[in-house]
Amino acid sequence: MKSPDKHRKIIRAATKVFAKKGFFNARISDIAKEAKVADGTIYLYFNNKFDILLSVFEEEIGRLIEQVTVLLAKEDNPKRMLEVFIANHLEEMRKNRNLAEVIHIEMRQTSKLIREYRKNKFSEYLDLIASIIERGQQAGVFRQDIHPEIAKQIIFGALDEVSRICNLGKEHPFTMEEASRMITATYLEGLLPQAA
Amino acid sequence: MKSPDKHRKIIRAATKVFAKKGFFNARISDIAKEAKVADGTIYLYFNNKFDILLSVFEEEIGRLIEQVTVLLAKEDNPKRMLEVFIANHLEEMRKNRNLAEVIHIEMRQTSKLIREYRKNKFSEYLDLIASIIERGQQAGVFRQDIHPEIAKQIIFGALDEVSRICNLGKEHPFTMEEASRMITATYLEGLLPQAA
DNA sequence: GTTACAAAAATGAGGATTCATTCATTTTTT
DNA sequence: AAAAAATGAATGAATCCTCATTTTTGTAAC
Repeated sequence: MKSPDKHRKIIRAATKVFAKKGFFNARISDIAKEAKVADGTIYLYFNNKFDILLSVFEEEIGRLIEQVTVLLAKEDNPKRMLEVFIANHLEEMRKNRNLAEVIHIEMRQTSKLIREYRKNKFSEYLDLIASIIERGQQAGVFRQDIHPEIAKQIIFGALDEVSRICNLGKEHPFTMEEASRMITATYLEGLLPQAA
Repeated sequence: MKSPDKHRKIIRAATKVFAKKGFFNARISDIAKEAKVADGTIYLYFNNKFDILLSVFEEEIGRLIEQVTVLLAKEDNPKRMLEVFIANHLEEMRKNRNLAEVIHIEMRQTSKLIREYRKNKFSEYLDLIASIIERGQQAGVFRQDIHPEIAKQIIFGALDEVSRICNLGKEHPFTMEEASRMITATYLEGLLPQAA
């Protein structure tokens, strides 16, 4: 029986290598070496290089969804839920830089296949944001004139860019916590002073 | 004299091809064909494939900076300036899908070289956002507790994601104008109802 | 415990292909 | 007619993936 262990080992290795070199610059032999298996072994577990990339999403992002879903279930104040989502996302990206890199870089590849895929799997994650917004609007605690679909895009876009910069280098002047607070504040209360 | 005409023609073609296929899937022969020159001709104007990509930024983003700088110079209300920046960015991305694609996709490549480059050239564009925020804070019309550096990231992140989705397909339910309004509103006034 | 052996899993060298780049030649310009 | 520009076929490096072979695992008999 092909061990599920090895499957995971290869995914882990691939995540690391893709993060470091990007999908196209990553060689199968790099992944094989990182996973400590032979090049050919990889093809016992995956159809091709692209299939490895898809599996990285399947596995890693799936986990992300499960985790934040559990956290969100504990809250019922939409404001608070948004805070939780933002904080959790940034914290996870901080803890798992490799995954963060893979999301940043590889999600943008033009490949039709990834786009298809993204519609299915990654959207699920983004839709969590939209449903928080919707809920907040229904409860009357969020303004009605911002469409949840746009809100989900601008919030994810912001999170993605911030975590990209934070993971990029040392010279970033903020911790994820500070960033998290400022993003939440900006979205909830805006840039204008509350006095106004 | 090597004509600057041809230089531009190749850049245009490269922008188109990179947008369609992504940097790594784009073949030099694709660019050559699109530009209607021979493969070898490209190497009279550029050192290598990567150099073409850099030149695309240099040229296209440089133009973007110039343009929005002119627009911003006409305003002196920071709120209004932010509106102008947001609207202009989305409008330009709508008008020039190819450039938009190249920004989305290629700016994220892991390549050290692009990262270096981005620090220099693209940052200039983003810094425009930071300086608007700063100015607003000095004038007391923006709240003080959001750092301009974070603000520039979350605003650009949002713009980038929204234009990415808008350019992706037909099924997007918003025009750039609507998106522009909602983004501006969200950033300025936040998600909470003004009554609160 | 140990031997036998078949099936499963793993190996990694190399075949085949794909392009980026070069350069000898041709075409255009001055 | 010399110089500059352009050409595109040929080169060669890179690497995905295959597959013939080796190693490991599982099991059954003794």
